[in-house]
Amino acid sequence: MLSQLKIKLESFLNKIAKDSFGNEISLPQIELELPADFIYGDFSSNVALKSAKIMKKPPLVIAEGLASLFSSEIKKSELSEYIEKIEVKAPGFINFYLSAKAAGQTIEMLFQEEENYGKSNFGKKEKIQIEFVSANPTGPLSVAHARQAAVGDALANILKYIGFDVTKEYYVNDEGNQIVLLGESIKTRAIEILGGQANLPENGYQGEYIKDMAQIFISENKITKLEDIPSIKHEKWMQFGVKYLMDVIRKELDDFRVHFDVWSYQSKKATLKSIAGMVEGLRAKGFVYEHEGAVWFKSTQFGDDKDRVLRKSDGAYTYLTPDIVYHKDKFDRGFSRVFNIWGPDHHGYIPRIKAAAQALGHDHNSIEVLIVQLATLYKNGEVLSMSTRKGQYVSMREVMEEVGVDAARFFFLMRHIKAHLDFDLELAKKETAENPVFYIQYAYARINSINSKAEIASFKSKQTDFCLLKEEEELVLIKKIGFFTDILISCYQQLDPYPLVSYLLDLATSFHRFYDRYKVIDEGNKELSAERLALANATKVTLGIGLRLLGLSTPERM
RNA sequence: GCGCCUGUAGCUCAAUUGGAUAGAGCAUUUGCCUACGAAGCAAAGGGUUAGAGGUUCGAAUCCCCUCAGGCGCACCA
Repeated sequence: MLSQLKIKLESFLNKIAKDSFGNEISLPQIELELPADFIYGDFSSNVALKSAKIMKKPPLVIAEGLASLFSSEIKKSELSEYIEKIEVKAPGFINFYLSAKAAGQTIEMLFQEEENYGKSNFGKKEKIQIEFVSANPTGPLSVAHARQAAVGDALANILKYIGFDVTKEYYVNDEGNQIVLLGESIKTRAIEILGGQANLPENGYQGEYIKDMAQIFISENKITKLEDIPSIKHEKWMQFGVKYLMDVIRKELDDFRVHFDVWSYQSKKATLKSIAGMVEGLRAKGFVYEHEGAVWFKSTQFGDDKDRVLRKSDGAYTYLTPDIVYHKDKFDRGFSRVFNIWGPDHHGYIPRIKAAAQALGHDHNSIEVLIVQLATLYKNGEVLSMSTRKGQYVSMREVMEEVGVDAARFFFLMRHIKAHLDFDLELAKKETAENPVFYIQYAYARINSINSKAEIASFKSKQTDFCLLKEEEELVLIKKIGFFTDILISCYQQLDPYPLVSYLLDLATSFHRFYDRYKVIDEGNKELSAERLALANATKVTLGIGLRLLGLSTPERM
């Protein structure tokens, strides 16, 4: 409601400014912002400061002039009942103050929309894809994947909510050297189990899970002696490994409440035929050349540091080549933009994949790569090892089981994605105020508890007017609820769910403050109680929607 | 050596993308339960925004340099 009012007011002011000055001076576009403190009003414009130079007058003088112009025009318009007053403050801000009616209508609208509060068609059904996690099926998921999963899922939920047509996708690299190594690693362990001698290949997978897999392979295939091994084809080991580990990964993500719409397999997307087609397509456009027996992609033409090899001199394709085919496939499926969520170790790869998109005829911004920084796990003040060598990394499963899904997901979202994250396992497990996820859920549960009490005392919440809510804590709460839509849009603009996390913490704080200072259910004042009860429930609705968008539960009781 | 990211209170991080007195949590000190859930609230101290220069009405934010840390620089995936 307040978000819409802000947009309305902005265009109204711009029209007035244009009508009054349009021919003489081009004023900068008026954009309203939310002041840091409510003493500066509810909306604020810096247009006077910005235009001081063009108008050759001191900002305060301009601001006074504009303020009185705006004031008289607003009085004549339908906006008059929503704007209470306009003030000018040094060094030249024009501040707008909302009326009680604007606040009241905010809550009324929320109850009309209820569980759809804040939903919008901002995204205009634009078809976008978010590809995330996409870990190679060579082992269980790590903490790094867990953070990417939490981020990708939350972001997809938010974008969907504000009107984008979002597809969540996982790309399975089920071909290539790493899969060959996987197969050989399993085979090696199988030989050992059968009493034979074998060495893991260089860069083979050393984790304990490979031994478990070897054991399962042996019993599934009814292998009884060492002599059976040589007759088993390479492909069989590889296919078994991929299938087994994909089942593990799928289950882990499922338990983490992350569900993908589409699972794409490299082996299906990047066939020899589709690869040849893609390379020929680029060649026809002049982006491909031969050099020292290899086939190269002229990525420097699109800003990359150096050209990249598509096909090595030994005839094998590099990792990049099927990946280009996959991205071509994304665009062929009609996505106008694709978001890829990667770890920081892949950032060097961004220029070449963007170059590929451009070579394929798409815009530079058609691929957006979100780099999610790593999380360092702490336990009792000690850093847990993150080494991926020798399979000694902390797994997503361990974190999930140690602290629970809610706390894990919340902690992974608790910082901007570009910020390195310190994850304190002990803190995440605590069920106290220090733990921010409980702080938010506590506010939610508290409101529920008020509702039970209200029911017993047969208090009804009143969902119109709200003219009795005048205390600062009440108005602050109402206004924060009113700007929920704006927050979701900043998540889109920043491509980061973080603004919503920070908003929910803030909203919970405002509620606890309100709760602590005023009694919601007051026998002596039933009218006021009815409005406060409604305000509390408006908070509950907003908190609930926010928590669910982040993939967190909304406990009625704790 | 080159590129990307980061540097803000003792610690972990914010700061509406260039706005008003740089804010929270933890830790420290101190108040508030006969009370709708104290898993809560209120208050205090703590800052040359790594350092130097520049751009302008206005800089933590933009530009240049220096310093420190992380990551990446394959005919690997």
